[in-house]
Amino acid sequence: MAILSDNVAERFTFKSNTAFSNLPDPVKEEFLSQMVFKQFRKGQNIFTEGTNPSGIYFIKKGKVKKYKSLNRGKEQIIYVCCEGELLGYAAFLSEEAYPDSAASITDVTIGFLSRDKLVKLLDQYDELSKMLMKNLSHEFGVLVNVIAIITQKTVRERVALTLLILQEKFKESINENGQVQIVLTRADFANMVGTAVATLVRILHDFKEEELILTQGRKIIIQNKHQLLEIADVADIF
Amino acid sequence: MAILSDNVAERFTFKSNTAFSNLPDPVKEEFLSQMVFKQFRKGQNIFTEGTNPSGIYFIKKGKVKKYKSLNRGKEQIIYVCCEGELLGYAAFLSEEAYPDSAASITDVTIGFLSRDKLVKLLDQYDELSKMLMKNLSHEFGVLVNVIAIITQKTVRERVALTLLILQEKFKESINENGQVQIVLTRADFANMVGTAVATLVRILHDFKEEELILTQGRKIIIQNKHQLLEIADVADIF
DNA sequence: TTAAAAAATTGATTTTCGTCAATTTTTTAA
DNA sequence: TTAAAAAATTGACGAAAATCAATTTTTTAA
Repeated sequence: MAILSDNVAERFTFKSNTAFSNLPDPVKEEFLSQMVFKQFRKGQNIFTEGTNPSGIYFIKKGKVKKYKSLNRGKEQIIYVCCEGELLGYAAFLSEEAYPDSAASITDVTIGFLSRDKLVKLLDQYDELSKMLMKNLSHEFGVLVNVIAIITQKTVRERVALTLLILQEKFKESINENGQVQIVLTRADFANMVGTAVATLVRILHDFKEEELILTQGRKIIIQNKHQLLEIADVADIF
Repeated sequence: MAILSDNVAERFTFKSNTAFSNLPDPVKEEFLSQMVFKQFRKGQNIFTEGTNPSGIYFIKKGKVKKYKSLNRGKEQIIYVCCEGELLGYAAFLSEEAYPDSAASITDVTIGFLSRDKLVKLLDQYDELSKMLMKNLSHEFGVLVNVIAIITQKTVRERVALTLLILQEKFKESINENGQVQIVLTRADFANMVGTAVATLVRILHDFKEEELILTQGRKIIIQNKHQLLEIADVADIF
C-alpha cells in the first residue's frame, strides 16, 4: 500500500529537485552562485507562453504553476513546481518558445540564470548536462502518464488522484495537528484536474461526506488516503 | 493559412526525423551502421510499458503507435511515429521503465541500437547527445500542447485537429488521384483522440455530410483543410 | 476467391459533466 | 478590524459524449 502510493507520487512528480540536489557540490555551488534571485508575490507571472527563453529559472522558495491559457480565460495547469525545481529549461534546450506560462501560486523566491552563463556551465560540467537530460526524460514520462489519466479517467477519479499528488506537493505545509494542509484555490485545483470549478466543488463535497477529506475554508486535509487511492484506480497506470 | 496549418503540424509533431537527418553524415552513418534491423508485421509489439529499455529504436520504414494501456482493454495513443523517428530514447535516458508501449500499425522495419553501443556513440559524438536533448525538449512541448487540447477542446474539435495531424503523417501515402490517404483503424483513431469509437464514427459521418472529408472504407481523404482548421479552433494554443 | 473474422456503422438510452446564476462564505487589503 | 472583493457553494438545466447492442460492411487469410 505504501509502496503503491509512493509509486503514484513518482509517476506524477517531476523530480528536478532531487536531480539537482544530487549534483556534485562544486557544480551546485557554481550554479547557484551565478544566479540572480528575485522575489515574486503570489499570482505574479514569471514567463509567458509564446515568448523565447533567455535563461532558466530555479525555485528557491514557494510554488509555481505551469499552465497553458486557452479560449475565454480558461487555463490548463500542466504541473505545479515546488522548491528546488528547475523551470523553463526544456524550452531553453529546444531553442523554441515556451509552450506554457509560469506564475507563482505562493510568494516565491526565484533564481534566474542567463543563457550565456548556462551555456558556459553546460560546457564546463558534463554532469550538469547529463542531469538536465535525465530529468527531462523523466518529466516526459510524467506527461505521458498525465495524458493517459486525463483521457481515460472520470473527473471523480482524477480529483482523487490530484488530491494524492497535491498531498505530496504540500507535505511540508503542516498544521498544528501535524496534518498536511493542501492550500490552493478551487480554480487552480479545477485547472489541474481539467474540469469546471462547480464540478470540482461537488466532488470535494462528496469526498467530505464520505469522510475522505476535511476542509477548512480553502484548506484541504486528507483523511483516508487508502480509499482515495482506490477511487483513483491507478493500478493500471503502472 | 498555410502558415497556421504548418504551425499546427509543428506544434503537434515530434521531429526526431528532421533532427536525426540534420546530424553530420559521418555520425549518421556510424549510428545506422551499428544498428541491427528487424522486420515487424502490422500489429506487433515493439516494447512494453513497465519494462526496462536495453537500447533505442529507429523506424526505418512504416509507422508505430506509442500508447498506454488502461483498464478493460482501453488504450490511449500518445503519439504516432513515422519513418525516420527515434523510439524509446526518453526512457533510455531517464534510466526508467518505459512509460508507454510501442506497436507497429503498418509493416515496419525497425533498427535497434543496444545500450553499450549507444553509450559509446554518445561519448564519442557530442552532436548526438545534443540532438537527443534538443529533440526531447521539443517533444516535451508537444505533449504540453496535447494535454491542453485534450482537456479544453470538445471531441469534435479534437477529431478535426487529429485529421490535420494525420494528414501530415500520411503525406507520402498518395492515391492514384494524388490525394493523401489516411489509413488506420477507427479504434486507433479514436484512441488518438481519446474518445469512443462510436463517437468518432458519428463525427466523421458529420464531417462527410459537411463535405470536409471523403471516406473509402477505412481510408479518409481530407477535402477541406481550411474548414477543419476552423473547427479545430487552435488559434488559442499558440 | 471466398468464408470467417474483424471492424465500422447506427440507434436507443443513460450518464457525466459543463454552464449559468443566485447566494453564502472566505479572503484580502486598507 | 472591517468593508469590499474574491472565491466557494449549490441548484437547475442542457449538451456532450459514453455505453450497449444489433446490423452491415470491410478486411483478412486460408
